[in-house]
Amino acid sequence: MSERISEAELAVMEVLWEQSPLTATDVAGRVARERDWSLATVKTLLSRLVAKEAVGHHLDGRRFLYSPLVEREAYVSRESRRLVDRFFGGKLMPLVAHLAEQQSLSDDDIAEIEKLLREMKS
Amino acid sequence: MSERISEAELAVMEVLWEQSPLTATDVAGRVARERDWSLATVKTLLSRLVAKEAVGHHLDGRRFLYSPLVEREAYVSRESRRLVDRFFGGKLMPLVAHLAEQQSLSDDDIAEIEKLLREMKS
DNA sequence: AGCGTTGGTTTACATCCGTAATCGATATGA
DNA sequence: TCATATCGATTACGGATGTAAACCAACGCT
Repeated sequence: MSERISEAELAVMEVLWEQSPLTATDVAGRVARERDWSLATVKTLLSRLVAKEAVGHHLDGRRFLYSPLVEREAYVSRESRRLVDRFFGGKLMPLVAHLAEQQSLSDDDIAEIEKLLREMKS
Repeated sequence: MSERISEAELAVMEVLWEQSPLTATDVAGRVARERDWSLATVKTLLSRLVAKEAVGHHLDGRRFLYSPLVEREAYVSRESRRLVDRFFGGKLMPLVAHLAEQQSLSDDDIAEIEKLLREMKS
């Protein structure tokens, strides 16, 4: 899998990341809480994801059970890195600085990040 | 400006963020160091950016001088927030944790982030 | 005055994306 | 057995995107 996952496709991935394997109908049912899509639309998205090899399927009787082939963790990493590369010269620091400035962090947030960093140092 | 700026358009924006105003030819010349685009392509991208009101232009003799209407800072903020919202429930902490795990941060990096956080607390 | 150059505008065209409808095969209930 | 519901596959179609070529008006040079 190397192609990117589109916005709509991502909603489907999120469902499968939360639980899998699922049938197309199940996916449609779950995704419906977020988006108002017809079953047909979800089927299309699933096919495209299978074509992109982001999702795998195997026959169960006469229908497919779909499961993610890409871990959420891995995908999130790729997208995060993409952002950091595109806008922050690949450096994490400026991103953190930037975000920290934008969203005023609570003291608790800051404390938590500090704790994390301390753990990393060891 | 509310529409998104596409990947290709972004390369043009970066040129204008670095220096502006510039003519289309200037932009093409500068962007050429990154991408192998014809002048026509750059002209198209500039028009689309003007349509999106991400770039403004004013007449200078018989050609246009183009300048960004969107600050890089603001755009980067929007995209960063988008990522954080999509993948980390809008919380900065998990992003930092995630990135920190992925790219092994040097002790210097960590120190720098800690310094930043200390400053924010006051 | 004529022509090549330069600049913006219009048109082009393949691919991707969002959002389905339709089709054809199979399973199922009456 | 026959209609119907269910599935995946195929087709559709408008808008965005990447990447240009063609077109037309104005400028400058010869």
